[in-house]
Amino acid sequence: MTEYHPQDIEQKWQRRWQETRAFEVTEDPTRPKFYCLEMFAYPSGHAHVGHVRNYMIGDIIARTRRMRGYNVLHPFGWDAFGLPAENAAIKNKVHPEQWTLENIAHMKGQLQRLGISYAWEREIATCLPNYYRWNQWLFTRMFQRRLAYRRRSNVNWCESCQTVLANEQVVDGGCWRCGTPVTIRDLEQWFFRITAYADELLDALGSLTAWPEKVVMMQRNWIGRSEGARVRFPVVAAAGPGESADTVEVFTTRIDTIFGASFVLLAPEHPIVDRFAAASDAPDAFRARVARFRAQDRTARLTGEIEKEGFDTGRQVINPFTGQPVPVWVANFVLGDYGTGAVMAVPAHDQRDFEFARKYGLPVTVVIQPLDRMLAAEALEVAFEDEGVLVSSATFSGLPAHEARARMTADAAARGIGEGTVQYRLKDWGVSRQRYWGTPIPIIQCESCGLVAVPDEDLPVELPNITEFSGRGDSPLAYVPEFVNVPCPTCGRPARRETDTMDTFVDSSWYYYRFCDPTNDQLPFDPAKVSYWGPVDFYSGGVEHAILHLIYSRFFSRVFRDLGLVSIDEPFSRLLTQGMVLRHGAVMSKSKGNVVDPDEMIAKYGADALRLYVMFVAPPEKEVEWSDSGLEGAFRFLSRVWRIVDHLIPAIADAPQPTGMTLEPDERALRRKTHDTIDRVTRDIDPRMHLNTAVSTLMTMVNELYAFCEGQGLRPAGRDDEPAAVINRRETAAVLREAVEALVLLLSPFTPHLSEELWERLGHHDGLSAAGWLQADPIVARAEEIEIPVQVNGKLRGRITVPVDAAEADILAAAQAAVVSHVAGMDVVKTVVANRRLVNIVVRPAKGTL
RNA sequence: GCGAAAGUGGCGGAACUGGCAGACGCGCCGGACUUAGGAUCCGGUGGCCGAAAGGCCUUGGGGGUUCGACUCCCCCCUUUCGCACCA
Repeated sequence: MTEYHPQDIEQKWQRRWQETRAFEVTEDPTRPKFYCLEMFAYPSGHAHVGHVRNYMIGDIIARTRRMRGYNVLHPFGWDAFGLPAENAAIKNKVHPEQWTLENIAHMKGQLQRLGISYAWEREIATCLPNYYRWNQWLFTRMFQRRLAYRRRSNVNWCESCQTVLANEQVVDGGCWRCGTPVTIRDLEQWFFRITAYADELLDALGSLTAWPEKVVMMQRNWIGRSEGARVRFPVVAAAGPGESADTVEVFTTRIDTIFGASFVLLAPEHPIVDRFAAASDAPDAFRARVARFRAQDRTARLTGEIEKEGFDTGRQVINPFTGQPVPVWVANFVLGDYGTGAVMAVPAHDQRDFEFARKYGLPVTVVIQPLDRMLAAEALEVAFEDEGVLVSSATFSGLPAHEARARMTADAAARGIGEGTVQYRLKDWGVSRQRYWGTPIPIIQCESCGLVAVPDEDLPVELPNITEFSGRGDSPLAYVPEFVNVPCPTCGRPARRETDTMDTFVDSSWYYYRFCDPTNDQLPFDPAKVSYWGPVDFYSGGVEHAILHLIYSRFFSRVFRDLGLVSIDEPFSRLLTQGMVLRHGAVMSKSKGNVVDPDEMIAKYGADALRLYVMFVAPPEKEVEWSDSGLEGAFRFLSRVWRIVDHLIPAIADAPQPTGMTLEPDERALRRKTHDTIDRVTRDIDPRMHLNTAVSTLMTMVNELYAFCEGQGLRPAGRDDEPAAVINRRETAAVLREAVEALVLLLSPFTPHLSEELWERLGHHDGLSAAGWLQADPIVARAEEIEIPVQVNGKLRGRITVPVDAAEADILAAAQAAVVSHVAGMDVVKTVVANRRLVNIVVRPAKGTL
């Protein structure tokens, strides 16, 4: 017998897959397609097992679908632009491109050594001009449609990364990448108008039934739709001329409480604040207070508790519903970039307003009464924020709050003082980055023509090769005169190129379509190809992308749709967010020194054992703790498979199919196990994706196979000089061959190298891909007898074995006989035969025995 | 604070539609084979009582629905994650 040496067979099969381009695909309308995708990788250097778990999961799904006859697209690529490359360049004097390409080469080798079945001929890297030129192409289209626009604005700034961050990239007030507290800068920036799709992105979440609810919820919260009204409060004129036309517009979701609006609060950033300051008695003091609040903004506000503060502007506005003047204050907790930057304060019905009013002695008016008690403003301890009935609200008094909202909104509109509106938390996506290693923004600024898109024939705008990466916070490209100074494409006069580069999330927002047609040099992709492959049927990656990448991708897929290149809305049909791999209780990271290098494990146990272990240890969505002994267990299992298959092969390789043979009971039992295993493993892998139980089912089958062989005197002893098994009975050989072949095929998505090798040794020379998946025969899988537990008063008291088609009455009779001692002297109150799976006899003490 | 998910042996986990709790693996214990075993094969392994047969308890805690609850409902505890002044 031969021993299991994974390293030899793994290299053999990896070479063969490469030589035969085993996973290459083309469009084939005669077969059902399946697009299986794992989030592509940032080429950081070395992949650890936490990274590769995701690729293993996708590979199980891809390989299974392939064997089931689907035309499977399973590509991989590199999210290759980004800051780490540039930082490494500054630190180590290596060009970002060199650093990136070297990392890609290493990581590609790691994935190939794991036997992931990628269509490598479709590999893409976003840092190459043949990819990023299509970012630029799309940018110019978005520019023409005003979906890309430039404006000066307060943006999030990371001091450490020296660049702008999108709102989605600010986590707990810090940079998503390095955690440095975010500061605010006022810069000219490019934005993508994702808000134009806010409603659609929100509504379509309902169609994502195969996404984790958690991700859907996070996106819903992120988009943050709220329905309400804008209402204009006219400013009571001060001495200054021309001011009488001013109004303060507020956004409220509770217009029904407007009769209780006893003051108005402005964000420190609100434009009218400067005018109020200028017109005030002490403009400098006024401005100083505003400046203090603005400085608190974000960092202080987002990271910790900040005291609610405000000051009186000394000005008043008219509440357009009461007609009464109310004071205007500036408050540090009112956000300048949400709604209108101004709110009407209703202290009786909003807790923040209530606290503010108490702190500064501002009036509180109750205008909503609950149904079960009577509120008095003086006795109020907390704001009443629930629904109720309006009081002290002129003609609206007596209306339920929800009805009042509709009527009062209509009233405001009729009077021209406001209107119903929808407000989103989602903001436009800021994409300008003041760094080198990204896609140049294809815009030229001309003094006479303004902002001009680079024409298609001049694309790509290639990133110039530079050697100085300032890291100072201005764009390195601005120091390259031959890049900056160009003629205007429209008028030909000297003009300046935009020197910012695009957020790398642009790259990853549409790569899944590029895989469908990765070398197209006329378009980002051929619409016909995307129409064949799209949408992605199975997409997996980390939950950390729940709002960043996944919301941007949903946005971009709609932009492509509206450009007429794609006909579907949603790019990803089914989403799986895989759990992380921990070691010593922490996420693996180089800095913590707790990474597990897949190559080390492959050298010791083989890629198949590593794959099997990672899939077996827990369901894909769950976090797992790395365990060396678990991996050893997987290796032991594969050795066990190898040993018995290797032992049996000479005796079964030529055996016929067992169909139609007259079998002994133990042979029938083995066939039953085989077909039951086929059925369960198939369902567990797809659709259930309980990959861990698929493995455990295969383990029980191997145990059964050993037990069967033990009974037949066929068990391998595990000695080197052991002769192969000899089987005289044709039926035994037949059922064993069927069992062994099923085992090898069912294991193959998990352990492709071992399976290919054993499959070949079983006499098949055209590879697993030609083998196809298995179909369980339900008649064979059906048990002849079933064991039924018998309960008395819900407690297990015995078991009976009956023919599988026994009548219910016979089951009951047998059950009663089996538990006679527990039922003696009792009255049977009720009997339940549950779906032929369990019997419960309900008894109570017989009358007269007490 | 708001929202969501989860809580099962020493450990990872299983239990599909309310029907035998603890599959499978790790670890541990024992046996066989062996000069030897950290290889291999076989067996045991939730807790308590018992020599055994068997009995009792057991899915975070408490209540409820049901013939029957890990599963459904209510309350509480814990953990993890998300949101966190969004008017």
